Amino acid sequence: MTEYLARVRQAGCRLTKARRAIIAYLQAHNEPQTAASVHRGLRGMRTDLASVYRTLELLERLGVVNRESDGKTAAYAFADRHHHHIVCRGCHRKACLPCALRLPSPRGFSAVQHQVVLTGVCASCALSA
Amino acid sequence: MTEYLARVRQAGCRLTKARRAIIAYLQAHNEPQTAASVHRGLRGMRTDLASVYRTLELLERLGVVNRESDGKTAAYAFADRHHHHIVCRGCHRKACLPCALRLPSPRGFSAVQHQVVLTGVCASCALSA
DNA sequence: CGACTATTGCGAACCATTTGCAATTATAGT
DNA sequence: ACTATAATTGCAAATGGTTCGCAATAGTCG
Repeated sequence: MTEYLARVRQAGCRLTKARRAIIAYLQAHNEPQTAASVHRGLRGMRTDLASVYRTLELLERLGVVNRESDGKTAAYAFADRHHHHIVCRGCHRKACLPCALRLPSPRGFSAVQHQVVLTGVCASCALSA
Repeated sequence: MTEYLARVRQAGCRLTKARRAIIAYLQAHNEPQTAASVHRGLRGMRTDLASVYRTLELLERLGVVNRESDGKTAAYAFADRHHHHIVCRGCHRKACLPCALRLPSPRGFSAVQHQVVLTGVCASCALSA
């Protein structure tokens, strides 16, 4: 049982087939996945898209995954694979970046978590502009 | 004519009443505003919500405003008022933070813009936990 | 002022996400 | 193992933010 499944269990939630499959799917993919792509990846089982959403929301609540949103569609990835992405405003392709955030610890706040959304114009889009 | 209006003009776009009003509304409010709240703020005129969206999209394309999204609803604020927020996971109150992001310039990308979503636990929520 | 074209308002479409509910299934206790 | 019970699911329909097509309107330039 992976640590992720254990966290679900510790929260008093059940380890259903759908939850196992969704976690396994996320583990098998490095890039953040949308609910739709997770659902597509599980098309062998008859798992409803709504259940995918419910599971992802649960995992986010437990702090297992992070939800990243570009404003349209949300994408989810394991929190312990923490890094950032930059999205090209031209072609929408993504690149990964190590986390280089050095924030002065915000006064009075503890357990701070962050999410960074970067956009830019990639080299090939800059040329064709 | 404010600098913002000038930027619109320089881009070869017309200075319509709706655009003036939307820019004025954003200037009058420090916190990022949603399309819906801008629209509500303009209820004196008969400006359509779709036009609000179109204008905000234009301003974003021109780099005049930033679009910030918490995953559900997008909010817009002038790019030159750039700063960040931290939200308490307990009481959901917000605090403002200066921007202290110092990213190594991502290889090959230009015109990089960023958005940071921070959450934490504020002092009073930490006590009551 | 008049012509030309960008922009608007309106309505409807779109799409991601959420919700209500009856049927199913994981789990704890026996 | 078996059962009781409550959590979870699938389905279908609703929701809500955002976008689009198009005819009417209104900036802007000469």
